[in-house]
Amino acid sequence: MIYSSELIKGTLKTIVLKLLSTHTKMYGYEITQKVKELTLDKIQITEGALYPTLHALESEGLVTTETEYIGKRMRKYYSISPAGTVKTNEKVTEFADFLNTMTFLLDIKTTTA
Amino acid sequence: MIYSSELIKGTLKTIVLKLLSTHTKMYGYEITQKVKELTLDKIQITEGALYPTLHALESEGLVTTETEYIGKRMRKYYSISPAGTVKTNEKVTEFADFLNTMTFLLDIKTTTA
DNA sequence: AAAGATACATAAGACTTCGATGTATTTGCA
DNA sequence: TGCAAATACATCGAAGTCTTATGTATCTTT
Repeated sequence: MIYSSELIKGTLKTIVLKLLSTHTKMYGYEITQKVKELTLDKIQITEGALYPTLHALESEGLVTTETEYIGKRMRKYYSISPAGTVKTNEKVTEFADFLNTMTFLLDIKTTTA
Repeated sequence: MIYSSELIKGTLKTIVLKLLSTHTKMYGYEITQKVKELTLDKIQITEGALYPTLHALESEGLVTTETEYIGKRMRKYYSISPAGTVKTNEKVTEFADFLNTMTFLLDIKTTTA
């Protein structure tokens, strides 16, 4: 199952920030693969969505970049900034609260893993 | 706290369908108030978002309508259709799954209420 | 040698929601 | 009694986000 695209809307930034705050540095393609892997293919981040998001995060000062070459192929690494760490916590907290609210609203039975 | 609007994106239809599947019939304004009340003001559905959504649900055959007059003021009631009930279950199930995935991905600590 | 994976990026279009605006009635309170 | 606030519908332009398509180029595997 792949989630309908509306669901993921609004969560992309949060996902990317969270990943970067737990991985010191990652490059774009790596992020798409990591999300795919961690979510068992349920969330597929397209490159058309990811790169604009990364650029936006950079221009907001939430991430920093450094470019590296593997052979002749470019690789652009992204790292979380101090402001990005703060923002990540805010976004994750807000999302957690939202999940609680929705669980109640939709009367979802939570399974204790 | 009111959730940033991106978060609600993609969940509006699900919320409306769920409410209608547990309330026999509701009218637009009532839905906005009910959501506000149930979520302790955290989710505010704007009328500019709700009415187009209700009209869309109707044209998809997921809800049926009946108009009533309270004095001179019109009230348009919406009720879930059989197809709507099926759709509601699908959407709620999908959201529940999404919730689990995101909880894992964002490493959210769940509180057992 | 070719296909598929890796790796970046942009851009037009679709879709959803917001915020503003509009009309009209009813209720509450000062 | 008069006026503000709440009730109740609705539309529309603008904004924001993501999809799909497209483009370039390198590396790996068969």
